[in-house]
Amino acid sequence: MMETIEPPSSSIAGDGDVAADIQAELDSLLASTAVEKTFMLAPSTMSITPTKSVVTVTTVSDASTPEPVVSVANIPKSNVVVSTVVSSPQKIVSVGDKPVVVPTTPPRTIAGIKRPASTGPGQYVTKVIITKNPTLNRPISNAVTMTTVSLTHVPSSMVQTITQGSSPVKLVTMSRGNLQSKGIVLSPLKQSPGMLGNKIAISPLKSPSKVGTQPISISTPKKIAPAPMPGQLIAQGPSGVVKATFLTMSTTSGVSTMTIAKPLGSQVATVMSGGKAVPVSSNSNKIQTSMQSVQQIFPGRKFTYVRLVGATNTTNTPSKTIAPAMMPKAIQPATVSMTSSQPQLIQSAGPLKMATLPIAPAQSVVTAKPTTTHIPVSVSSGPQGRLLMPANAMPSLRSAGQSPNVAQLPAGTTVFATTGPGNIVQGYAVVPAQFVAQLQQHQQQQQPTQQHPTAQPAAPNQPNVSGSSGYVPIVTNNYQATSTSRHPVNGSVQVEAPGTRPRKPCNCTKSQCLKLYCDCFANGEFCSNCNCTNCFNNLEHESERAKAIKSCLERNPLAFHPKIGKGKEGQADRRHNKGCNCKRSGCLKNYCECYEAKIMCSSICKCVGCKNFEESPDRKTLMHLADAAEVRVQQQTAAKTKLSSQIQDLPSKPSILANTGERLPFSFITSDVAEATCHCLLAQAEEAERTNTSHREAEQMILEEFGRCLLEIINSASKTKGPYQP
DNA sequence: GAGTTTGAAACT
DNA sequence: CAGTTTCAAACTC
Ligand SMILES: [Zn+2]
Ligand SMILES: [Zn+2]
Ligand SMILES: [Zn+2]
Ligand SMILES: [Zn+2]
Ligand SMILES: [Zn+2]
Ligand SMILES: [Zn+2]
Repeated sequence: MMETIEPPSSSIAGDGDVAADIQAELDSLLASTAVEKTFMLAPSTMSITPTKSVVTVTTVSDASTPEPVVSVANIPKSNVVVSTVVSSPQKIVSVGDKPVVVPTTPPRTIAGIKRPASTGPGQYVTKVIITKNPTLNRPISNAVTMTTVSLTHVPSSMVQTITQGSSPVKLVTMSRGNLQSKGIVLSPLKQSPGMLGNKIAISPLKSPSKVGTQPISISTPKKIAPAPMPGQLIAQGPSGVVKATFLTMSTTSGVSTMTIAKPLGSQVATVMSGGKAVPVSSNSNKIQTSMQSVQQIFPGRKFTYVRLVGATNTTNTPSKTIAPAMMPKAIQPATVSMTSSQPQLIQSAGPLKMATLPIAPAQSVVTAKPTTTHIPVSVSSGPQGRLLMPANAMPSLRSAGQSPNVAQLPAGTTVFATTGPGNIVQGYAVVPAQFVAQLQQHQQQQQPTQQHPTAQPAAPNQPNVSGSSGYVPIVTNNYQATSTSRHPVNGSVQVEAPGTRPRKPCNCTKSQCLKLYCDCFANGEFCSNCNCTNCFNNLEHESERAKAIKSCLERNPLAFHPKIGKGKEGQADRRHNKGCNCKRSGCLKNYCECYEAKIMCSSICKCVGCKNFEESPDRKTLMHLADAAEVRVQQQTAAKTKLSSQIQDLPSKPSILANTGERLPFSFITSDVAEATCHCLLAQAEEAERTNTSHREAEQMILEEFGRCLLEIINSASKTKGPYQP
């Protein structure tokens, strides 16, 4: 499978020169006069302050998206940084016979912002979608233009769209200023302010009357992308262009990793993304299969391994530099097609230095000497933006202030070329401690293996697989939906065991989980831990599944796109891409996809009797109740937890012991216990107040709560009954 | 848990 | 594209 992608020699460990080479390259990249273009996707938590970087992405349009659009969404809390450093200006890589980078195409205006949608509350999708350049536009059926790549994932991510105009770089779409807040900075060097004006504004939620401007979104970045298709990412800046070709994207669940081949010119393009990965296949055969399908579902919540190859050649013939020896199966960029059964790394001609930082366990550091540098990139993805990293990686990168020597970097280290402040130092991204810690935990569970970094887990959805692949998904417990307390996440959805991404199991019986009726399938995931019967949505039925996917796409090319476009955090900008058609639920029940996504209906909804609009009294009432309930639950839970813990370690002094040796009742009522009880009562009172409960009823509620607290105390006390034992 | 309701997806 | 059927989830009791 994935191993085939890697050059044979690259896997060899022990070449001491490689590290040096890598470092040299990095040094040159960082130190050179090169212009850095930084495209950063970073969670707000990261204090990255991008400066004048510009990201230019040229690309492509897939069938559904005519305009070249690049969308990037970031996920909160994810540490995703996409950066491109271009040192040599003039290079333009061409794909096929046409220069990809050239902005000669008329500026497409484009529309707008695309919002990657999240499939559901709490799920975010961060995607980088690159569509092919119009000039290169070709039928998808032609394998050649495989340029559509979507990286998706991450819930509540923002999406930015950049299009290229006639000027070198134009930033076409920016979402409203929230980029900064999210740590995403996209600033075109030469952007003309006016460009922004052309952007289509996204209309806010519809008013009750449903009047509003609708965004014309051409395509919405979706979770699904033709996944493992080779794609190209091109970043162009004043000084140069970087082209990256995605050769392979494999996915397991959770993380997307791209391996980037750095051109000799020292240009580096790094793209990270996280998102749902379409369960591709675990073995090479499967991979091939997925490659063949015109569109693969790109992952969503799974790990996606993407290998990017940055072509530096200025020549138009991208393919020429394929290094057979290194990459037996290399395919020329131009000819790369989705149909190619064997995903290969495509490299531009020219001697490229290839260094591989194996993701694999520690032992291997750098291996081959080929000219390409493979840098495992960890991507955060998933609803929460999980960071997936190579298992053994990175411990010590964090020392801030220093730019780690490349040679010193552990295998699997993520290297970002960015200049942002914060934890990113000199082009290196520092992984938050929490991730590292998690990583380490996984490492312990992991078996050191020499597997190729891109190895696919047999079962993408199965947690344990990741370990064998060398990548460890970093699972964070702090799963957070976009919704804040005001918009509680649907907690019931989380079904999976701790450490696993929350996912609701399906219960399909007649669809074989190969129709969009099945949420798993619709989300581009394999069924895992589901309750379905006769399920074909698994690796054992890959061919059927592939057919089904194809079928769905034929029916609706956007079938696997997120239904909910994502805007800023919160629901403000989120909108159902198709709108609902509710007739009887008033759009205030989960039957309604808008309501289910915690968003209001918009003008594109065709619902009847809709009550799901901003000013709707019914909606407000519901929200109110929901919030109150949530608050109450939280408070009570917290209070009880505290109460219990307090009781557990009640100070038992001799004086509180009866002659029998038992603690006397009063000894259980410590100040802490009393305080906790008061909290419970206050919470109850607040809730009553919130719900406009009558005074009388409020009193009753509070008294009942008091009763419950007393019971709690008594129960706790009874547990500690018996002779006092310190 | 069984049965009903609902609206998206699939089908015609 | 509209009308109907199918489907699995949401909801009710
Ligand atoms: Zn299913
Ligand atoms: Zn399932
Ligand atoms: Zn299933
Ligand atoms: Zn609705
Ligand atoms: Zn709606
Ligand atoms: Zn509605």
